[in-house]
Amino acid sequence: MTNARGPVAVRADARRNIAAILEAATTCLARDPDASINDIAAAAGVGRMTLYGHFGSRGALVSAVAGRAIASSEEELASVDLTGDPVDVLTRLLTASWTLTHRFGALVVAAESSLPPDTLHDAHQAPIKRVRAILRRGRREGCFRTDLPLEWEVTTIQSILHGASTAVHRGEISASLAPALVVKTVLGALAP
Amino acid sequence: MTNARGPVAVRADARRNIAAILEAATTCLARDPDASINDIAAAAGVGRMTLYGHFGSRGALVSAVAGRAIASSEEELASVDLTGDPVDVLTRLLTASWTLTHRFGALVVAAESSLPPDTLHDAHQAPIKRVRAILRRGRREGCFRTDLPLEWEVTTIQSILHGASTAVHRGEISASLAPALVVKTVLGALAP
DNA sequence: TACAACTCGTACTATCGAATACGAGTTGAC
DNA sequence: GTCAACTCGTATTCGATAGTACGAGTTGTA
Repeated sequence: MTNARGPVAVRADARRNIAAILEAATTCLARDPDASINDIAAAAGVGRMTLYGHFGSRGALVSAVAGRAIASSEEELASVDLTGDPVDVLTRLLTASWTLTHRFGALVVAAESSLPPDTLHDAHQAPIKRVRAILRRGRREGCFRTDLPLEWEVTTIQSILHGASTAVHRGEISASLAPALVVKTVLGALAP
Repeated sequence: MTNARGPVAVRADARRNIAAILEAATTCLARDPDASINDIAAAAGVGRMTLYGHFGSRGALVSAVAGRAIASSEEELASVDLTGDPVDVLTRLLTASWTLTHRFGALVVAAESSLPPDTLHDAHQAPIKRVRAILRRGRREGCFRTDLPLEWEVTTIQSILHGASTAVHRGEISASLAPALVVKTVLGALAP
């Protein structure tokens, strides 16, 4: 990307294609972690060779997509207000998590075989830490039940989020209704 | 399988191998719906060609395994007492469902591409019908909340069962503890 | 307008898993 | 003990997908 006059800017159409590829790869991989390069290129509206021009391999593409997802998740979750009534905090956290779960879905699975395990593990634990923390505080303040292992409760929350996402994909419930259902259900399951 | 003297019995070693293959295929496919014929044959302790000798194709094997699973599930669930306090009934139903979910896990996914959609759909709806029925009765009798769509509650139950199964597979919780956790969590989520 | 950056089709290699063909060796049942 | 039933290795075909090579055509940008 350099010539005699110095570094050359990335052409606008290339930038557009890269964005389209990342976007298409995100939705394709979130739906099916085994989606083929062919499918992704087609979904992005570019030729397969164009995709390979920007991402040398499947792994490179998956890493890029996962990196974006991780960054965007972190940003989203960092903006959640963690102070105040634990029930309200958990509600906010669940609503934000719902969006992320539904948007990125099975992407984690795709990333498992392309990203360094540590990176992925850390990225996956970061949002969970917040949930764990508010659960603990809520228990201390008497808002949540204490007769179940905390780790199990975290697993349950993830299961419900994931179930809601696939239910929406199957058209069983509307995407706009989902977050409220998740919140009501989880709060019911955690009530003392 | 016939000769001049009439039908010939299946040889004992063949019967043993068929049983081993079905068993191995069940556990392999429940863990990974994309398990290869090679893996399954190895897990069964037979050569790949022996497997093909008994099951003409991957589809035939998956169908056989799924058929067994469906029959065994039906039998198990049919033995559940559906009378009495809805909370007790749901507890029994969840305990039985847990066993099945954990044993057959991702088998449904493997069957999706091999079994006629109708068969699979019916087999999957049969256990759900029982849950739906007891949820409805429990609502009428005031045991369960009524502010969530019934279909969503069914989805939630499936999600929790599935989540518990994978958690056990990952070693996060013990298999003996799981059913109690599932029951407590689901009852909490459905409480009025 | 000139040129590098970019697009993208075609064709090729490599790998993997399913499935078939062949055939030699083993073994259970009568 | 005989023989069909059965086991199972090797080789091969087939289809899907990742990735490479080449090159002709297009287009953004200076």
